[in-house]
Amino acid sequence: MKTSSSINGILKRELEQLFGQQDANIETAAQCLKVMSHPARLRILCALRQGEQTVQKLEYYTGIKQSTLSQHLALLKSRGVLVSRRETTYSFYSFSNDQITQLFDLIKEVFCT
Amino acid sequence: MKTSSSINGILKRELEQLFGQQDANIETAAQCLKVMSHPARLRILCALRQGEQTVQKLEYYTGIKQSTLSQHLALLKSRGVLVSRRETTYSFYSFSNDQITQLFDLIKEVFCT
DNA sequence: TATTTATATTTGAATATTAAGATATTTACT
DNA sequence: AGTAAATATCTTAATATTCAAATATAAATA
Repeated sequence: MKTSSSINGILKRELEQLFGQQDANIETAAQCLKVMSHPARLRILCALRQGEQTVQKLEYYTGIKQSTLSQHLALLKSRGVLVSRRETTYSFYSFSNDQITQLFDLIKEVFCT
Repeated sequence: MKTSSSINGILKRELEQLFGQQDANIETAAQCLKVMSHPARLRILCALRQGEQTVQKLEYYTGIKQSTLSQHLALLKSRGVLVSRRETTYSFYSFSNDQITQLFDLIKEVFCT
């Protein structure tokens, strides 16, 4: 194999620059995607697509047990996928921003059509 | 909590239909996303975005050790993200289809801009 | 045929993720 | 104050994932 400084006209320096700058992005993307790539959590996202929901309604919609659901929600929140607000005893969860929503929509488009 | 047959105007029957029909899709999506959501594999996809590459070039681009790389590639292939073709001793890997490419592009757009 | 090159597979130890029961917290209500 | 409802956290056992060394395979070439 060619071990010199250029492959396909791409210099090692350029590669390092390319990946060096994107390392953080790649880590972030991997973390965020990983948290979305679980059947239970995709279900949760499906249920939240129309708007914010309380935990109990998510429990009903998804059929996931309360403690498990709560853990999944905490994970999605900690990775920036969801946000939540408290209103008395209820927690309302929803998508955190438009980009995540857009990403979810494309996922749905790719896998559900 | 309300335990009757309707929440927010959505009947349990409708929910079952909704999720029942999408169960397979959700599983598929989760599997596919999961395999993409790993830093090493995202790097591989970055490197393959411009077109097919041999394993040795991917090794060079990504800095991942050969055996590890080969395992990641096998995984991506088994989940339908990549395809490969053999030419004498070389294996060329590439994206399997346009939808996956489109999904990858959006991921990049969301996390790298 | 022997050797080298490119890639794939096997194996094992370290680590991470998962689900669910038990328990804790927080607020509402009587 | 005492109880109930909604949600969160802790714990643990089962399972899955990860990396890399070692080994295997397959084709090219000396």
